[in-house]
Amino acid sequence: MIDERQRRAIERLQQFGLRSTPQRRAIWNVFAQLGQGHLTAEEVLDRAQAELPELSRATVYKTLGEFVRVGLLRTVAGHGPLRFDPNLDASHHHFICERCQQIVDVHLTGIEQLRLQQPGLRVHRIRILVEGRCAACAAEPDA
Amino acid sequence: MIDERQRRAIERLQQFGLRSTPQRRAIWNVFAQLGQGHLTAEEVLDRAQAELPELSRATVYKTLGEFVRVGLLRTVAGHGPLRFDPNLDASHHHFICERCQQIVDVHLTGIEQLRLQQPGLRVHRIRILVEGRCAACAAEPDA
DNA sequence: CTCCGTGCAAAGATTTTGCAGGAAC
DNA sequence: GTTCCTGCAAAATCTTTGCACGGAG
Repeated sequence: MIDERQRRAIERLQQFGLRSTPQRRAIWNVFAQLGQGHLTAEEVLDRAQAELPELSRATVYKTLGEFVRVGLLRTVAGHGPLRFDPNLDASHHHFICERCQQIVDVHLTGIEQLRLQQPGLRVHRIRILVEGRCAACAAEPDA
Repeated sequence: MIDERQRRAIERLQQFGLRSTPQRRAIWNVFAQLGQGHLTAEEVLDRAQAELPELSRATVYKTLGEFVRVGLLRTVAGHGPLRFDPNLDASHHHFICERCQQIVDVHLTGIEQLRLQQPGLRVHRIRILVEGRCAACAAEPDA
């Protein structure tokens, strides 16, 4: 069970050309058991230390940077610290609730019809951030 | 000429319900003479100090926050520090060159056709960040 | 006159870096 | 054995805050 999890972590890291270390496995396992989510470096540190208490903050930052570089994670910039997203589905985007600040993955149709009105720009990726109120907060009265 | 500029700054601040102070006028004037652009707080400080050398960093941060709150500026989050955009055109979005990091305003058609596939979310705004290579950097060999 | 904005300095939050020892392959 | 990773501590970067004074309305 646990061994199975570690085996999968090792495999995943190697798929992306990374050496397998206890630190990297612990960090990867945080995301593997998370499913959908968007964690800050600090949150990753907290959770990964459950598996590996001596893990350091510097290693978390360096490792998250590596994971992004090789394509194992993507970043989500909003307010506050950078967040990391294990969902690699190229067609997903993000919704952020302006009241509770929660971020959720969303899918949008119609993206293929988007056309840039400026010539000369080579497009590699489109990031869409939808802002509004989540279901729970939409029911609330205030600002 | 200069008086005319200050008169316009005062008018603009009052339109948005803000008291007119030398600091706020100097900061507004930075954006007024900028046209299109996306400045960091530090860049705003540097430029505004040309008009008002004793302007402090804390005031710049507080004032930019106020300007955003009342709708005189919008923010652009990317890599690095937050940037501030005086372009209030609701239909404009941003292109960032992944090589030189320059941000330019862009227009996109087809945004009205975008549809969220999740129910229960109340949408207030959509921010689109297009990533790629600008014309100059597209000609370069690569990273 | 009252309230709000400003400046200073300090603190807080987030992220990066240099380097020595140790682990991965 | 070679290369790369890790941890520590320090620093760099970016932003916020508390408070006393002074200016705006």
